[in-house]
Amino acid sequence: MSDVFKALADPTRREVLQRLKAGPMSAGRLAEAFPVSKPTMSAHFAVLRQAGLVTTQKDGTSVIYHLNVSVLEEALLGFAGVFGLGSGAASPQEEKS
Amino acid sequence: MSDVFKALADPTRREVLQRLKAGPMSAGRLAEAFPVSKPTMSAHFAVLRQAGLVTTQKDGTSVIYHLNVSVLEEALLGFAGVFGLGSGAASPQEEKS
DNA sequence: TAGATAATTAGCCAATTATCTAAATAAAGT
DNA sequence: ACTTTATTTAGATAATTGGCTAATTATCTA
Repeated sequence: MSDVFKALADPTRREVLQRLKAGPMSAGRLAEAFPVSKPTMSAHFAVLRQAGLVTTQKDGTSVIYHLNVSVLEEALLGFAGVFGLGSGAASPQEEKS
Repeated sequence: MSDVFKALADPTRREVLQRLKAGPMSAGRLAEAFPVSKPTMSAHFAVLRQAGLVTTQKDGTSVIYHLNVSVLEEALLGFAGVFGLGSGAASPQEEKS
């Protein structure tokens, strides 16, 4: 889970996830949207993949990236739940006094 | 907001927040719970303060740290909302096709 | 098979981060 | 005015990160 938060710490990577929300996209098209070199983007993708936030699928010479929402959900809402945030009934115990 | 995610990227800092959930605590008592030096913890506190995740209050020679839940909430649920996670009706537009 | 296209890996560098010890600051108590 | 206690700042260092260019790998097409 620490990998997920580490991945989310970078603004470029957070924006990659947001763009993937619209649907799967190739590394190249995704990279075009950012003002950094492709190898740099490739490194960001690797971090996201390592964290499980994205999955890949090959299509010819392209690599298609897919958002893995469930990992994002588990990390964000899971952690929020520890603090009683989110859906209200996040963690089993609430106001014990 | 990037500051918040940067702050959350470190496991020690996430645990500090979790401990503060139980209530305000002095830097010293908080630091005791972790296997690193006090100056190191002080640096972590500074990151959390910078991000707005904690606030401080002096009490004699001690500095009391308080959790600022609203900043945590805004960051976690705000970002989760972008992906349609959380309360379900997070962002105004949903399934447009 | 040669050439073009797409993506990653290799190798490098600068900046940041996490950590430490030692020193400085701040507030109380004696 | 000292001394103790609590915390932060200074200064150093090793590891990590984010960025680049150049080279490599993989796949397709002519």
